[in-house]
Amino acid sequence: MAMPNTVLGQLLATLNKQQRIAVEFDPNNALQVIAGPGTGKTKVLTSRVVYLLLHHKIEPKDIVVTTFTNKAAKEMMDRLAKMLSGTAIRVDEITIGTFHSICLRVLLKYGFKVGLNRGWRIVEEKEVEAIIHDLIKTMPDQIRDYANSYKRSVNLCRPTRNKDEWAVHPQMVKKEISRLKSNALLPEEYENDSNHDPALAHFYTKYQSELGKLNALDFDDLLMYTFRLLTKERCLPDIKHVLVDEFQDTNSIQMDLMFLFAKGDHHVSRGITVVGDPDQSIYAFRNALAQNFQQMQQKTPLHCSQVVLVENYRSSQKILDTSETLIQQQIKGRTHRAPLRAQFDVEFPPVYVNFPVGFLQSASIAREILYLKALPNLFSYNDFSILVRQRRQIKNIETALIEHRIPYKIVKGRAFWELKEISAMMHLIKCAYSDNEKFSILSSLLYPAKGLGQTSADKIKKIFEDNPSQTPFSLLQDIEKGAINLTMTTKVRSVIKDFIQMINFSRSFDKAPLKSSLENIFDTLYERSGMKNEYLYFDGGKKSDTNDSNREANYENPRHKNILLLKKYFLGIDEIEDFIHSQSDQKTFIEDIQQVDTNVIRSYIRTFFNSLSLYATESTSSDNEIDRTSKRKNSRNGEACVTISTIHGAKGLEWPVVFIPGCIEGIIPSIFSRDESSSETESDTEEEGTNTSDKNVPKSNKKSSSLEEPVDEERRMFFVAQTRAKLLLYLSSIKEGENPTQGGPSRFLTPEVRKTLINEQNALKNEKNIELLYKSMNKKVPSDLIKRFSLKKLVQDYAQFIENRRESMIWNGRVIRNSFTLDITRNTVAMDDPISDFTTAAAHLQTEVNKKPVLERQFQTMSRKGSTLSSTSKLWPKKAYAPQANQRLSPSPPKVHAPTTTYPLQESPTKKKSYAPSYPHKPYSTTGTEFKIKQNKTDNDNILEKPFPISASNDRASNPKMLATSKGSTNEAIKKELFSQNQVISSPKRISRTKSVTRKLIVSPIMIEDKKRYEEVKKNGSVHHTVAGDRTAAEILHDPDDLIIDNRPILTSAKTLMKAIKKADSKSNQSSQKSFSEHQLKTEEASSSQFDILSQLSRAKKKAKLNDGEIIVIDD
DNA sequence: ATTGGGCAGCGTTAC
DNA sequence: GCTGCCCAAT
Repeated sequence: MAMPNTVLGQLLATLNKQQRIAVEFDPNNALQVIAGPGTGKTKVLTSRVVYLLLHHKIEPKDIVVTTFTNKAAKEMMDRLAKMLSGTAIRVDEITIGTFHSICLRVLLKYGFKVGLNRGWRIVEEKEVEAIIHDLIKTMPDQIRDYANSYKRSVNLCRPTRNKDEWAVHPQMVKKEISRLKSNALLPEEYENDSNHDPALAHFYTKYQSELGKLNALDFDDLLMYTFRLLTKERCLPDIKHVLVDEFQDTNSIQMDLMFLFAKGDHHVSRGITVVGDPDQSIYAFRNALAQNFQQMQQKTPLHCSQVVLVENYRSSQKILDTSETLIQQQIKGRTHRAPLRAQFDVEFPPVYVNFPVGFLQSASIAREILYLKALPNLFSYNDFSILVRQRRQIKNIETALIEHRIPYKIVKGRAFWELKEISAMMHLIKCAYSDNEKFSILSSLLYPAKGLGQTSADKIKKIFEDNPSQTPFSLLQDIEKGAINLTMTTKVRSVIKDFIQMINFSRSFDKAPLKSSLENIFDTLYERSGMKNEYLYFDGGKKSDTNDSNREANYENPRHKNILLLKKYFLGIDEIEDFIHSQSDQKTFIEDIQQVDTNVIRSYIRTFFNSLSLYATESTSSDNEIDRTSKRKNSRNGEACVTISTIHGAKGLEWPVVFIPGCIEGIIPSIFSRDESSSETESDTEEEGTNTSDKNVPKSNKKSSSLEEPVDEERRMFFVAQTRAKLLLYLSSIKEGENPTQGGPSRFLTPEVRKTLINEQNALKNEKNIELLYKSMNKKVPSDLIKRFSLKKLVQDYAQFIENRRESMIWNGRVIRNSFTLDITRNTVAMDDPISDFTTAAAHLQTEVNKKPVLERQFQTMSRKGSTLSSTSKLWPKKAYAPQANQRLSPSPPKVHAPTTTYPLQESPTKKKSYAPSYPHKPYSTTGTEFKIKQNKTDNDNILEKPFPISASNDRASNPKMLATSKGSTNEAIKKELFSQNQVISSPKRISRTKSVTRKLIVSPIMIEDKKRYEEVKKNGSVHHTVAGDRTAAEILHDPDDLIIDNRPILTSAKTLMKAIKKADSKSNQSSQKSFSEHQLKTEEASSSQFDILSQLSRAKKKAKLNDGEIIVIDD
């Protein structure tokens, strides 16, 4: 009974002063918590909820918490459950969710009050695109002219792909419509606005009427209709407190909803707590306002206070110095900010490297990871992350990690439901439950290809559009019967007929129990659509050459497996309970549901779709499933992997070591921040004035948004990325010029920022620093391991690595060409792998030929691909027998057998200069004990001697309302808590369309029939490793300490690399050998770079060829 | 005339 | 991975 007090007491004891003020703040007023990165934002939020429940005795059902993602909602729920485990409080009664999901719940109950027809659904993003695309295609000429004219007040155009023309673009239209909706403006209201843009009004009106025809809402509608509902009628129950997480990412309609929620069913607003950080506002492209905090102060009917959290429990002071210097570049719009204070500091400032050429960047990151990982008992691969701005940056990094055999995962791969097979299946299901799905009917007719193409589809579509009074499905039946005149081939007619029969058949399962009905429907659609056949027998292979009759069903086909996963979800959602429950409030529905089975099925399916669009990350994305399995492995085998993520995807997460490659103009800041700026300012001027919800604000709103430069958002993005790092941070850029679109180091890397950076990792500079590194990670240098592992040697190797411009791995004083053979757990004993010691291709070949048993492993069962090998050897130029030989590209010119001039590497000073002119290389110092480096004011190195902690006098917080002055305790418990929170919970791989995602690396016994090929390859000189009997390839390829089942999406890269091979091959065929070799020997850099390319290519050749789920990894 | 396979080029960020 | 384009097959 006294539990609550204990719980509360313990809870409060873990908070620092500002946090405690926030948690205990008057629950009846408005509170803003400005929580910079790592300041315990989630902790404050959850603690406040607990405090409201336990201390103020607010009922759980009277509390609303909004989060930014559904994942965050779930985490919050879990955390609260844990914190309240000793009490009788029902956590699941708290309303926790994103604005969208909460609005969905509201509208399911009360939607009819704002005119929503029963059975409405949420449209998919793709469908939205298709609708707008059609609208653009059919727009009247005067609209097109207007949109292109100088009279326009909103820009809907974008440069077209090929030409220099500008044309109305779906994404722009969508964005502008979305903007109107986030101001809760209906089409007719917008048209009546004196400043409206006729073109936009046209599209908006048409678009909404299209949605109306489909009886569907888009994402923005969920918010807009809820807003209109709640302003009209207080239909929410008694809500006592509303809490909003990630407040900086909410847009204006969400803020209005927040106020409406807080009003509940009463007239006076109840308490509101918002938590967020304006500096981390990176969603302006979704109409989020960085100025939300100021706006809220103006709009709230309550007294509004602010608490600023300044104690950072995540990063070292050095990292915060860098990020703080960066964010202070933004002069406008930053008020009341105090610099964050770290709880610890280390002698390892963030590292910045400006690479001379692009390909070095990824490889050097991989090598850096290997050096750090080599330290015994210190880092797990889980401790590393690589954050990119754009998805396309991932490719190179992926390649490099594969090269170095570093396990990785990519956060937030493509959404599960966007996969082709999944969306196709969902279209079919939609057709089965509704006659009104013209988009889905057409998609289903087209895919999988059955003989009905775009032309016929367009004709059918025309008929749908010409007869809006009839449902698309009934029209299709008329077409098939000939009741509608349409010229078409017999083939097309039979396709339509089959489709109709399939749908009708799938609709006949309504007398069985729900679950088996659903299963029957699903199976029918999967089979009779032809998809099953396609995936099991054809997918991937060329249709033309699979006419052999001895095809076998491939149940391992990833698309097939995805379908099975979808089926599982389809049969097993538990939202159905909620759904029926919520429907029962609408009296009209309940009888239907109980009377007719078909309606139950339909309701179920509709709920399935709605939940799918909103809870995708939670229940539908591939993440969860795989995550669980990987976690199991994790605990068992210590599996771990490096995380690759976009910066957006990394929000809220943290890692001890973070790499941010591509800090270059055009990426950070993105080239898009330019385009935006022109259109943004253009449209902003008129658009902000249309805000109906508050006529007083627009002026300041307008002002602030013109203050808000698009580039500021990019800077904040960079800020977010940097503050993900706890201990070590690496920034890198690429010298200007290599790629014309890449303009050299980012403008954000100002001299001031660079002063906080150094260009090599201090942590590996000497043994003492390494010991400090262990300390910082709360680990001990393992005395037993250290016998086998020489820190001194590592320090030397690393220094040499730096001197060698990070071009290749140095281990035990030697250049390691193929790092994946490296045993990074040992460096005192000489490498037992002679392969890494070869100097010339010939020498290498020699070693390999002697290594007989090795060769025999390469032939995996290639049962169905009899021709695989011959084509492989075609790709392999005869003489390119040793791809590791760094001096050559195939076909090999004779000269290049000369060993490299440097072995072990020792580079000439001239070259060094030419390599990195802007960042002079600091000579490696053997006086290893000295780790306080004096600053040379002219270069980029940093002073490191400044002791931590920072004195209280630098507290610049000047918040007028509530000043956070406490220095904060360095409470270990808090620290621990914060360090352990927010662990990455994401997929170790994404479900990918590439079929070899699940690499079957089981190496099975050699096939004798392969002997001939074996001879052939032997002649060609492929080099292979010993593969022991039934071990998985992963076991062989990876450090035994990091055993994983290798399920990396390797083909993403391999496919790309295949293209590169073809290019390289055709190029080398064209150009004469002579000029080729000249080019290649031009510089030492070139030859070393070609090593990377070469080995990438050779590996890709093999991998790309050997796919189909029966991959053998032939690694040299 | 229609369809579908093959190929080359291009892609912000994401609820 | 999607789109536009060419070409071969119907």
